[in-house]
Amino acid sequence: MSDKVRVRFAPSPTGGLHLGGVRTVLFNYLFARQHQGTFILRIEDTDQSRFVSGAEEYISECLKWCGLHPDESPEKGGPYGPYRQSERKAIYRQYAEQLVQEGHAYYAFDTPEELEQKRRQIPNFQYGHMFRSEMRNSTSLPKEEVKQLLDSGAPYVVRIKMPVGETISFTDMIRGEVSFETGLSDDKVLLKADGMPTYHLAVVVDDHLMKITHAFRGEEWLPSAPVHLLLWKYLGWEDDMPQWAHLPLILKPDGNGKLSKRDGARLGFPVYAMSWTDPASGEVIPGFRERGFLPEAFINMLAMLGWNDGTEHELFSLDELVEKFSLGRVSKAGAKFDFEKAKWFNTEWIKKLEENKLRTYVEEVFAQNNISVPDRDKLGVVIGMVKDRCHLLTDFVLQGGYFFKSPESFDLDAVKPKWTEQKEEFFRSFAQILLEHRSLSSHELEEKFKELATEKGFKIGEVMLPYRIMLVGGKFGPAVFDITKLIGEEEAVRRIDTGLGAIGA
RNA sequence: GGUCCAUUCGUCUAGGGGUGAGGACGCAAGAUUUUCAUUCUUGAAACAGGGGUUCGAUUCCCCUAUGGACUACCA
Repeated sequence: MSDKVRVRFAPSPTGGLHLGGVRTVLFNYLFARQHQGTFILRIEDTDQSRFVSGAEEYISECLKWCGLHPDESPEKGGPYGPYRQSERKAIYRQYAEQLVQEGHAYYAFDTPEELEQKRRQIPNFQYGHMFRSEMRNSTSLPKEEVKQLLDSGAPYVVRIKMPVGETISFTDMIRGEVSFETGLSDDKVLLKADGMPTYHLAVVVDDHLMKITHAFRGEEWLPSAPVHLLLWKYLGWEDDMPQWAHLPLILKPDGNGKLSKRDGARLGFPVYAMSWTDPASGEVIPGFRERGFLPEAFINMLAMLGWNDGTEHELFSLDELVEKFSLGRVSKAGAKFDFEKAKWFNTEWIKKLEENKLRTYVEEVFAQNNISVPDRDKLGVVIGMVKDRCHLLTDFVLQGGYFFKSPESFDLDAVKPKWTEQKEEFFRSFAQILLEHRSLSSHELEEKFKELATEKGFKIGEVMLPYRIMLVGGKFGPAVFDITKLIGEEEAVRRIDTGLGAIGA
């Protein structure tokens, strides 16, 4: 085995990219970068019946958004390609045959119908040493019959022959020593009737051929680990086997079980990294990106779901994570996903992110909401003024949009009942002041406003709130006179006019 | 059912034979802010249960309970 660390993320392109998947990518990435290793994206598309068009491109796009760029991938190529298992189809059969020749695997001719029937007949049916001899395969059938079946082109699969009574154990980088009794697992299919390998064969062969040194995957794979271990051994590659790390699962916030996209829909939060449109149904499943998350925050949040650096720090950039990450500090138990905490990470990152980057993100969101920004500098000022009240990028539309676009509606509930002719007069006078004193600072303007209010016999609050609502549309936002200066006196007067109209109506 | 894995505040977690069991999110109260947020202060809130080992266990061991994953010609 070469010393150089090589890791891979190996998703199946069947739909949206789940949060847990992104975390697996992240841990792969962190580990690779930390060891100056190579991070590979390999597409596991061996199930042709589950092929979904666009899913692979979508996955690449997600990785790009997260800033987790692979060194080798279908898109980018590399010395160990192809990186799409469907394009490697021809490679797998020889290994399956080798296994059969050496007695570690066998041909099985049972049809799906026969298997289904067997499962109905026998409650806990497993295609393994218990029932192997009752089935139609090359261990139970006479040699001639097997030959004849093979020659006649009868469909068959290759199954691994799981031994009985062997204890197989390995050291998982996260959970330590794990052991299994081999006879308990069934004889997994290695090569399907269509000639494609199953996951079990494909991971082992490809991990070997691609010289993978460390294999990260979800905990759901733990039960099939003995099959993979055996395959490494039978294929004669035991010495090159990667070190395994089975990551804890991300669980539903309520109840129990793995987090699924259905939970997101039910509880009102995204589960996928980016929104995914099902090409068949047209259904759109929302993503963190579209919900207004910064990739920096998304990544940070994911890293902290099951890992910590042992201090009380929670905010880490990707570079800091690369530096601090260690598998030994990954927890063993699954973690329930908490959307409130996820939002908190985003809030913190909005405050923390470098001004220019944040501005670029906000510009995108504005563009999507038809808010045009002629002046980038002004946007910078606006962001500085409002970012403390934004938790998601999309909040900037409401919190900052009115600097570039007059409010479309007014929240008048608190104003209308107490409205008087005198107040209208007050605002007419104030509008005059605005037009006549354009050089006043925000502070001086405030003084003028207060003077006028006192003169007309109002308490400041009585006219301040209506003014705010005329400017921004609602009861929110930074200091009103700062807003006035930024949008300009003329625009402020226009808003007073329309505001007065709306109140009078 | 079987196998494997796990178990500290509601949630994410730190800790580790003697601690006031720490932090964060969320929640509650208060202060600041003539709006809304931000910020600050304070508070409530946890070692699943039972046996050992030990002078002493939340910590080490065993059992139980609970939860989860897996049990496809899907990954």
